[in-house]
Amino acid sequence: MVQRGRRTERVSGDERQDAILVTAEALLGERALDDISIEELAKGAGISRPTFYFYFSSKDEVLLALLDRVIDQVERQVGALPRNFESDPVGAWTRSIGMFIDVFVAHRAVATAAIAARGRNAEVRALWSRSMQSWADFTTGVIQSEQSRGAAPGGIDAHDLAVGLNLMNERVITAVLNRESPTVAESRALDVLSTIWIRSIYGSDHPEIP
Amino acid sequence: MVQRGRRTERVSGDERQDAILVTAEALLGERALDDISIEELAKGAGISRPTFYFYFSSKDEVLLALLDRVIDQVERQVGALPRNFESDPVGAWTRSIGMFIDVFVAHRAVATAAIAARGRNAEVRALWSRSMQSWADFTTGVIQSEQSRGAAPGGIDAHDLAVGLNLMNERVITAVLNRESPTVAESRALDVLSTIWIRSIYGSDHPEIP
DNA sequence: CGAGATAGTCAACACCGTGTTGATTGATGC
DNA sequence: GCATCAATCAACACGGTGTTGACTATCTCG
Repeated sequence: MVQRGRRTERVSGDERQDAILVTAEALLGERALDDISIEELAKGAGISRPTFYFYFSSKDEVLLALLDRVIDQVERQVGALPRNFESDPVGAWTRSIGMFIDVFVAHRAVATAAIAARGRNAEVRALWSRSMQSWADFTTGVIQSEQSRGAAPGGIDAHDLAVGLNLMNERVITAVLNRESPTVAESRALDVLSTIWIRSIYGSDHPEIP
Repeated sequence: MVQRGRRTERVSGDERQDAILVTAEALLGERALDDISIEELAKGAGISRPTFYFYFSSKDEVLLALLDRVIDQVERQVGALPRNFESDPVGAWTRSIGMFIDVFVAHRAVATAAIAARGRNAEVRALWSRSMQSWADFTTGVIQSEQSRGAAPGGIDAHDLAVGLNLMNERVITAVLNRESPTVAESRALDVLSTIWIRSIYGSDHPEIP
């Protein structure tokens, strides 16, 4: 971008702050947060280490800022989830789980770093749990309505079921993305997850359609 | 313990090594490994920091040693898993999952620390995955035989299903133990997990018994 | 315009945790 | 009584974090 108007040698604060975030996200694509020094983040943004502290009070604050943006997208994504569970339960659930996977894939670096930081940082933990809550709440609502219209068996609390299945998604997807072992082939992950969801919500591969 | 025989001022190496492990496990009950310094481990074992390095080359080595002992127990535990799936599928699965939970509860500190370290340490990752593999292999075998005797529907690879469900167990149990949110009440965890297992393996709450 | 506020910057410092070196000590065996 | 070996630790080197205090550029308002 070309400088317009009077030449200002000094770059604005917002640009610097953004440069730190961009640098952080790029480096998180290669390495864990622990292996990235504040020096590197500062260098990447063209500033010195003490100046970094002018913008963020720690590395974790940077992660928090990145995670914040992801959370916003998650909430938008959850709002755009399919609603046609009565007419096409299997398709609707599969598309919901597909969205969950897509968010993880799109923000792989931030998600991985957040999961690692969750253990030691309460703010990260709170923010992460907020986004999982979004999925769980949506899921709970759908399961409840499927149960009350008689398509899904009861015998288990809808919220418990929703939480269990969403935690499974989180864990299976991180295992797939990090190529852990044991794991599931990436190409089959969506199929495996939706099969488990359908069977454990409806007690069958072919839920009734009114 | 009272000194017997000739008085030896100096304690034996094995005792020291053990004292480090005992100290580590105790401290891991309160704090994460990152928040425990080698100084503390050394102090707890009655030695100086440099001497710690005579016994272990790093903090992670200590965790690895603790984890090793857990792995042994896991393998013994898996060997003792019920085999009466044909006559009482629901009971047998419930007892298997119960054992999984028991191992986590019994070694909560080590398990939590290992999960946190898994992200940065390849050896911890390898060791952890070995124990998950034990559960997954056992589970895969049972699912396969249930599928081939016609009690469980196919449509999904037995190993994929086994891995997915075991990863769910790991994640749900850690969420419960760490009182994360969203989570499942501790008292209902076993019930929730076994319901999901039964439904997704058999496609029903009441598998056929020959 | 000029004085004071405000935003941004960084050299230098204090601190803490890790891992290493090299010298020392007490048992053990020959 | 001498050599060996396991065990020990003071002292050091290093790298990362977070803070201080002084400095500079830009903006603002009388």
